[in-house]
Amino acid sequence: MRLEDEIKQATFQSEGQKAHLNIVFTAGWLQQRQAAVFRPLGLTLPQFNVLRILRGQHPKPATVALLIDRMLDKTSNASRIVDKLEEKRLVTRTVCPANRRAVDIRITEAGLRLLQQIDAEGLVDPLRNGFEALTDAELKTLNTLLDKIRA
Amino acid sequence: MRLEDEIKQATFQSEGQKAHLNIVFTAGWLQQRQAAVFRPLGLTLPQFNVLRILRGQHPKPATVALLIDRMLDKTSNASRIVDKLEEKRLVTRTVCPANRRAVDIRITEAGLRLLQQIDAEGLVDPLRNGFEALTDAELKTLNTLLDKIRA
DNA sequence: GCAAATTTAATGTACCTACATCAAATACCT
DNA sequence: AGGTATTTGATGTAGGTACATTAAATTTGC
Repeated sequence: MRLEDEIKQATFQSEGQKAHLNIVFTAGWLQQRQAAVFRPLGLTLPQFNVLRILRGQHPKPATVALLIDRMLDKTSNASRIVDKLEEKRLVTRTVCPANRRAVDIRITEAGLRLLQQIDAEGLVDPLRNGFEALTDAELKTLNTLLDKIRA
Repeated sequence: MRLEDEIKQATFQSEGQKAHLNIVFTAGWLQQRQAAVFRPLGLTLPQFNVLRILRGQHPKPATVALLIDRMLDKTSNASRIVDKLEEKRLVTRTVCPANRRAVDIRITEAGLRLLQQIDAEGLVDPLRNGFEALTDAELKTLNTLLDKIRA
Protein backbone atom coordinates (compact mmCIF):
# COMPACT_ATOMS: atom_id res chain seq x y z
CA MET A 1 0.00 0.00 0.00
CA ARG A 2 1.13 3.54 -0.62
CA LEU A 3 2.52 5.34 2.40
CA GLU A 4 -0.10 8.07 1.93
CA ASP A 5 -2.84 5.54 2.60
CA GLU A 6 -1.04 3.68 5.36
CA ILE A 7 -0.83 6.73 7.57
CA LYS A 8 -3.71 8.76 6.05
CA GLN A 9 -1.53 11.68 5.09
CA ALA A 10 -2.32 13.09 1.67
CA THR A 11 0.78 15.20 1.17
CA PHE A 12 4.28 15.55 2.57
CA GLN A 13 6.47 18.59 3.10
CA SER A 14 9.04 17.19 0.70
CA GLU A 15 10.06 14.02 -1.05
CA GLY A 16 12.79 13.79 1.60
CA GLN A 17 10.34 13.89 4.49
CA LYS A 18 8.23 11.26 2.76
CA ALA A 19 11.29 9.05 2.27
CA HIS A 20 12.17 9.48 5.94
CA LEU A 21 8.70 8.37 7.06
CA ASN A 22 8.68 5.61 4.45
CA ILE A 23 11.93 4.09 5.72
CA VAL A 24 10.77 4.15 9.32
CA PHE A 25 7.34 2.80 8.45
CA THR A 26 8.70 0.03 6.22
CA ALA A 27 11.23 -1.03 8.84
CA GLY A 28 8.43 -1.32 11.39
CA TRP A 29 6.35 -3.29 8.91
CA LEU A 30 9.22 -5.72 8.28
CA GLN A 31 10.07 -6.13 11.94
CA GLN A 32 6.50 -6.77 12.95
CA ARG A 33 6.16 -9.52 10.36
CA GLN A 34 9.39 -11.15 11.48
CA ALA A 35 8.42 -10.87 15.15
CA ALA A 36 5.12 -12.62 14.41
CA VAL A 37 7.06 -15.52 12.89
CA PHE A 38 9.28 -15.93 15.94
CA ARG A 39 6.58 -15.48 18.57
CA PRO A 40 5.29 -19.07 18.41
CA LEU A 41 8.89 -20.19 19.00
CA GLY A 42 9.12 -18.06 22.14
CA LEU A 43 11.82 -15.86 20.63
CA THR A 44 11.86 -12.09 20.16
CA LEU A 45 13.65 -10.50 17.24
CA PRO A 46 16.62 -9.18 19.26
CA GLN A 47 16.95 -12.59 20.91
CA PHE A 48 17.01 -14.25 17.50
CA ASN A 49 19.61 -11.85 16.21
CA VAL A 50 21.90 -12.44 19.19
CA LEU A 51 21.46 -16.17 18.81
CA ARG A 52 22.48 -15.94 15.17
CA ILE A 53 25.59 -13.96 16.01
CA LEU A 54 26.51 -16.62 18.58
CA ARG A 55 26.08 -19.35 15.98
CA GLY A 56 28.41 -17.41 13.71
CA GLN A 57 31.06 -17.55 16.45
CA HIS A 58 30.42 -21.13 17.45
CA PRO A 59 32.27 -22.99 18.87
CA LYS A 60 34.21 -19.90 19.93
CA PRO A 61 32.55 -17.80 22.63
CA ALA A 62 31.42 -14.20 22.20
CA THR A 63 31.57 -11.38 24.72
CA VAL A 64 28.89 -8.79 25.33
CA ALA A 65 31.09 -6.23 23.58
CA LEU A 66 31.30 -8.42 20.48
CA LEU A 67 27.51 -8.81 20.40
CA ILE A 68 26.99 -5.05 20.56
CA ASP A 69 29.53 -4.56 17.80
CA ARG A 70 27.55 -6.80 15.46
CA MET A 71 24.03 -5.90 16.47
CA LEU A 72 21.81 -3.67 14.38
CA ASP A 73 20.86 -1.66 17.42
CA LYS A 74 24.05 -0.63 19.18
CA THR A 75 22.33 0.80 22.21
CA SER A 76 20.17 -2.21 22.91
CA ASN A 77 21.02 -3.89 26.13
CA ALA A 78 22.84 -7.05 25.11
CA SER A 79 23.29 -8.06 28.75
CA ARG A 80 19.56 -8.34 29.32
CA ILE A 81 18.88 -10.06 26.02
CA VAL A 82 21.45 -12.67 26.99
CA ASP A 83 19.64 -12.95 30.36
CA LYS A 84 16.48 -14.05 28.57
CA LEU A 85 18.32 -16.51 26.33
CA GLU A 86 20.11 -17.95 29.36
CA GLU A 87 16.78 -18.47 31.17
CA LYS A 88 15.62 -20.45 28.16
CA ARG A 89 18.86 -22.46 28.18
CA LEU A 90 19.71 -21.37 24.65
CA VAL A 91 23.05 -19.85 25.69
CA THR A 92 25.55 -20.20 28.53
CA ARG A 93 27.52 -17.52 30.32
CA THR A 94 30.89 -18.14 31.98
CA VAL A 95 33.53 -15.74 33.21
CA CYS A 96 36.32 -15.53 30.65
CA PRO A 97 39.41 -17.12 32.20
CA ALA A 98 41.83 -14.92 30.25
CA ASN A 99 40.09 -11.70 31.28
CA ARG A 100 37.88 -11.96 34.30
CA ARG A 101 36.06 -8.73 33.43
CA ALA A 102 34.69 -10.30 30.26
CA VAL A 103 32.02 -12.97 29.98
CA ASP A 104 32.15 -15.84 27.51
CA ILE A 105 28.75 -16.38 25.92
CA ARG A 106 28.12 -19.56 23.95
CA ILE A 107 25.14 -20.96 22.08
CA THR A 108 23.98 -24.33 23.45
CA GLU A 109 22.95 -27.43 21.52
CA ALA A 110 19.33 -26.46 22.13
CA GLY A 111 20.05 -23.04 20.65
CA LEU A 112 21.65 -24.55 17.58
CA ARG A 113 18.69 -26.89 17.12
CA LEU A 114 16.25 -24.00 17.33
CA LEU A 115 18.11 -22.00 14.66
CA GLN A 116 18.35 -25.14 12.56
CA GLN A 117 14.59 -25.51 12.71
CA ILE A 118 14.06 -21.85 11.76
CA ASP A 119 16.41 -22.30 8.79
CA ALA A 120 14.71 -25.51 7.71
CA GLU A 121 11.33 -23.84 7.69
CA GLY A 122 12.64 -20.89 5.70
CA LEU A 123 11.23 -18.45 8.23
CA VAL A 124 13.82 -15.76 7.57
CA ASP A 125 13.90 -16.07 3.82
CA PRO A 126 13.75 -12.51 2.49
CA LEU A 127 12.01 -13.80 -0.63
CA ARG A 128 9.01 -14.53 1.52
CA ASN A 129 9.06 -11.20 3.25
CA GLY A 130 8.31 -8.61 0.63
CA PHE A 131 11.57 -8.64 -1.25
CA GLU A 132 10.40 -10.99 -3.97
CA ALA A 133 8.71 -7.97 -5.57
CA LEU A 134 12.06 -6.34 -6.39
CA THR A 135 14.65 -7.31 -8.98
CA ASP A 136 18.27 -7.70 -8.00
CA ALA A 137 19.09 -4.42 -9.71
CA GLU A 138 16.36 -2.64 -7.72
CA LEU A 139 17.66 -4.14 -4.48
CA LYS A 140 21.17 -2.91 -5.27
CA THR A 141 19.81 0.56 -5.99
CA LEU A 142 17.92 0.50 -2.72
CA ASN A 143 21.03 -0.50 -0.79
CA THR A 144 23.07 2.22 -2.44
CA LEU A 145 20.50 4.90 -1.66
CA LEU A 146 20.20 3.84 1.97
CA ASP A 147 23.98 3.82 2.41
CA LYS A 148 24.07 7.35 0.96
CA ILE A 149 21.62 8.62 3.57
CA ARG A 150 23.92 7.50 6.37
CA ALA A 151 27.11 8.59 4.60
CA MET B 1 29.14 4.16 6.06
CA ARG B 2 28.47 0.92 4.22
CA LEU B 3 26.20 -1.50 6.01
CA GLU B 4 28.93 -4.14 5.88
CA ASP B 5 31.11 -1.97 8.08
CA GLU B 6 28.35 -0.77 10.37
CA ILE B 7 27.51 -4.26 11.54
CA LYS B 8 30.83 -5.96 10.71
CA GLN B 9 29.30 -8.46 8.36
CA ALA B 10 31.35 -9.04 5.21
CA THR B 11 28.75 -10.82 3.13
CA PHE B 12 25.01 -11.35 3.03
CA GLN B 13 22.92 -14.32 1.97
CA SER B 14 21.35 -12.26 -0.77
CA GLU B 15 20.85 -8.70 -1.91
CA GLY B 16 17.34 -9.02 -0.47
CA GLN B 17 18.60 -9.93 2.98
CA LYS B 18 21.04 -7.06 2.83
CA ALA B 19 18.27 -4.66 1.83
CA HIS B 20 16.14 -5.93 4.70
CA LEU B 21 18.91 -5.29 7.23
CA ASN B 22 19.74 -2.00 5.58
CA ILE B 23 16.17 -0.67 5.90
CA VAL B 24 15.95 -1.68 9.56
CA PHE B 25 19.39 -0.31 10.35
CA THR B 26 18.80 2.97 8.53
CA ALA B 27 15.43 3.47 10.23
CA GLY B 28 17.11 2.99 13.61
CA TRP B 29 19.84 5.42 12.62
CA LEU B 30 17.30 8.07 11.62
CA GLN B 31 15.15 7.61 14.69
CA GLN B 32 18.08 7.80 17.05
CA ARG B 33 19.20 11.08 15.52
CA GLN B 34 15.73 12.54 15.78
CA ALA B 35 15.29 11.31 19.35
CA ALA B 36 18.55 13.02 20.31
CA VAL B 37 17.20 16.31 18.97
CA PHE B 38 13.99 16.07 21.00
CA ARG B 39 15.57 14.86 24.23
CA PRO B 40 16.68 18.31 25.42
CA LEU B 41 13.07 19.44 24.93
CA GLY B 42 11.81 16.63 27.14
CA LEU B 43 9.94 15.00 24.27
CA THR B 44 10.23 11.48 22.94
CA LEU B 45 9.70 10.73 19.26
CA PRO B 46 6.26 9.11 19.70
CA GLN B 47 5.21 12.04 21.88
CA PHE B 48 6.33 14.47 19.20
CA ASN B 49 4.47 12.57 16.50
CA VAL B 50 1.24 12.54 18.49
CA LEU B 51 1.62 16.24 19.21
CA ARG B 52 2.04 16.93 15.51
CA ILE B 53 -1.11 14.97 14.66
CA LEU B 54 -2.99 16.99 17.27
CA ARG B 55 -1.77 20.23 15.76
CA GLY B 56 -3.03 18.99 12.41
CA GLN B 57 -6.49 18.61 13.93
CA HIS B 58 -6.41 21.81 15.93
CA PRO B 59 -8.74 23.37 16.98
CA LYS B 60 -10.80 20.22 16.48
CA PRO B 61 -10.15 17.45 19.00
CA ALA B 62 -8.79 14.02 18.16
CA THR B 63 -9.74 10.68 19.67
CA VAL B 64 -7.35 7.87 20.57
CA ALA B 65 -8.66 5.94 17.57
CA LEU B 66 -7.80 8.81 15.25
CA LEU B 67 -4.27 9.01 16.64
CA ILE B 68 -3.67 5.30 16.07
CA ASP B 69 -5.00 5.61 12.54
CA ARG B 70 -2.40 8.25 11.71
CA MET B 71 0.56 6.95 13.66
CA LEU B 72 3.47 5.18 12.06
CA ASP B 73 3.34 2.44 14.64
CA LYS B 74 -0.23 1.19 14.83
CA THR B 75 0.37 -1.04 17.84
CA SER B 76 1.94 1.64 19.98
CA ASN B 77 -0.14 2.54 22.95
CA ALA B 78 -1.56 5.94 22.15
CA SER B 79 -3.35 6.08 25.52
CA ARG B 80 -0.12 6.03 27.46
CA ILE B 81 1.66 8.45 25.15
CA VAL B 82 -1.21 10.87 25.72
CA ASP B 83 -0.76 10.25 29.48
CA LYS B 84 2.78 11.60 29.29
CA LEU B 85 1.78 14.60 27.20
CA GLU B 86 -1.05 15.36 29.62
CA GLU B 87 1.36 15.25 32.58
CA LYS B 88 3.46 17.85 30.77
CA ARG B 89 0.33 19.95 30.11
CA LEU B 90 0.90 19.80 26.36
CA VAL B 91 -2.52 18.23 25.71
CA THR B 92 -5.89 18.02 27.45
CA ARG B 93 -8.25 15.08 27.70
CA THR B 94 -12.01 15.46 28.11
CA VAL B 95 -14.80 12.97 27.71
CA CYS B 96 -16.46 13.50 24.35
CA PRO B 97 -19.99 14.83 25.03
CA ALA B 98 -21.45 13.28 21.89
CA ASN B 99 -20.06 9.83 22.66
CA ARG B 100 -19.10 9.23 26.22
CA ARG B 101 -16.93 6.24 25.30
CA ALA B 102 -14.62 8.46 23.31
CA VAL B 103 -12.13 10.98 24.66
CA ASP B 104 -11.47 14.36 23.07
CA ILE B 105 -7.75 15.09 23.01
CA ARG B 106 -6.59 18.62 22.23
CA ILE B 107 -3.19 20.26 21.98
CA THR B 108 -2.76 23.15 24.43
CA GLU B 109 -1.23 26.56 23.83
CA ALA B 110 1.97 25.30 25.46
CA GLY B 111 1.98 22.36 23.03
CA LEU B 112 1.55 24.66 20.06
CA ARG B 113 4.36 26.89 21.28
CA LEU B 114 6.69 23.91 21.66
CA LEU B 115 6.01 22.72 18.11
CA GLN B 116 6.43 26.27 16.89
CA GLN B 117 9.85 26.40 18.50
CA ILE B 118 10.84 23.07 16.93
CA ASP B 119 9.75 24.33 13.52
CA ALA B 120 11.57 27.62 13.95
CA GLU B 121 14.80 25.85 14.77
CA GLY B 122 14.41 23.52 11.77
CA LEU B 123 14.92 20.49 13.98
CA VAL B 124 12.88 18.15 11.79
CA ASP B 125 14.14 19.38 8.48
CA PRO B 126 14.94 16.26 6.47
CA LEU B 127 17.62 18.19 4.62
CA ARG B 128 19.59 18.23 7.84
CA ASN B 129 19.03 14.58 8.52
CA GLY B 130 20.80 12.67 5.80
CA PHE B 131 18.47 13.34 2.92
CA GLU B 132 20.44 16.22 1.48
CA ALA B 133 22.72 13.60 -0.10
CA LEU B 134 19.99 12.40 -2.45
CA THR B 135 18.48 14.09 -5.48
CA ASP B 136 14.72 14.40 -5.81
CA ALA B 137 14.75 11.68 -8.46
CA GLU B 138 16.63 9.35 -6.11
CA LEU B 139 14.18 10.07 -3.31
CA LYS B 140 11.26 9.25 -5.60
CA THR B 141 12.94 5.98 -6.61
CA LEU B 142 13.51 5.15 -2.96
CA ASN B 143 9.86 5.80 -2.11
CA THR B 144 8.70 3.66 -5.01
CA LEU B 145 10.93 0.76 -4.03
CA LEU B 146 9.83 0.87 -0.39
CA ASP B 147 6.16 0.95 -1.38
CA LYS B 148 6.77 -2.10 -3.58
CA ILE B 149 8.14 -4.09 -0.66
CA ARG B 150 4.93 -3.59 1.29
CA ALA B 151 2.67 -4.04 -1.72
C1' DG C 1 54.66 -1.61 43.05
C1' DC C 2 50.84 1.13 43.59
C1' DA C 3 47.40 4.77 42.60
C1' DA C 4 44.73 6.41 38.86
C1' DA C 5 42.57 5.55 34.57
C1' DT C 6 40.29 2.44 31.59
C1' DT C 7 37.67 -1.52 30.26
C1' DT C 8 33.86 -4.70 30.73
C1' DA C 9 29.51 -5.96 32.15
C1' DA C 10 25.52 -5.43 35.14
C1' DT C 11 21.91 -2.66 37.00
C1' DG C 12 18.52 1.30 37.75
C1' DT C 13 15.10 4.19 35.67
C1' DA C 14 11.98 6.14 32.34
C1' DC C 15 9.68 5.29 28.39
C1' DC C 16 8.02 2.44 24.48
C1' DT C 17 6.04 -1.83 22.08
C1' DA C 18 3.12 -5.78 21.72
C1' DC C 19 -0.57 -8.11 23.05
C1' DA C 20 -4.37 -9.65 26.19
C1' DT C 21 -7.94 -8.33 29.12
C1' DC C 22 -11.26 -5.33 31.24
C1' DA C 23 -14.96 -1.84 31.94
C1' DA C 24 -18.07 1.39 30.40
C1' DA C 25 -20.97 3.33 26.88
C1' DT C 26 -23.46 2.70 22.92
C1' DA C 27 -25.66 0.19 19.10
C1' DC C 28 -28.35 -3.46 17.59
C1' DC C 29 -32.08 -6.71 17.34
C1' DT C 30 -36.15 -8.86 18.30
C1' DA D 1 -37.75 -2.09 26.43
C1' DG D 2 -34.18 -5.41 27.41
C1' DG D 3 -30.58 -8.40 26.56
C1' DT D 4 -26.52 -9.08 23.54
C1' DA D 5 -22.89 -7.40 20.72
C1' DT D 6 -19.76 -3.87 19.52
C1' DT D 7 -17.01 0.10 20.18
C1' DT D 8 -13.77 2.83 22.73
C1' DG D 9 -10.29 3.45 25.79
C1' DA D 10 -7.64 2.09 29.89
C1' DT D 11 -4.76 -1.17 32.15
C1' DG D 12 -1.76 -5.40 33.16
C1' DT D 13 2.35 -7.78 31.85
C1' DA D 14 6.51 -9.16 29.42
C1' DG D 15 10.10 -7.61 26.96
C1' DG D 16 13.02 -3.89 24.56
C1' DT D 17 15.48 0.81 24.14
C1' DA D 18 18.19 4.58 25.79
C1' DC D 19 21.02 6.41 28.90
C1' DA D 20 23.35 7.02 33.47
C1' DT D 21 25.58 4.85 37.15
C1' DT D 22 28.05 1.27 39.50
C1' DA D 23 31.36 -2.50 40.52
C1' DA D 24 35.02 -5.32 39.48
C1' DA D 25 39.15 -6.45 36.87
C1' DT D 26 42.81 -4.89 34.34
C1' DT D 27 46.03 -1.58 32.33
C1' DT D 28 48.84 2.41 32.57
C1' DG D 29 52.01 5.76 34.40
C1' DC D 30 54.96 7.30 37.65
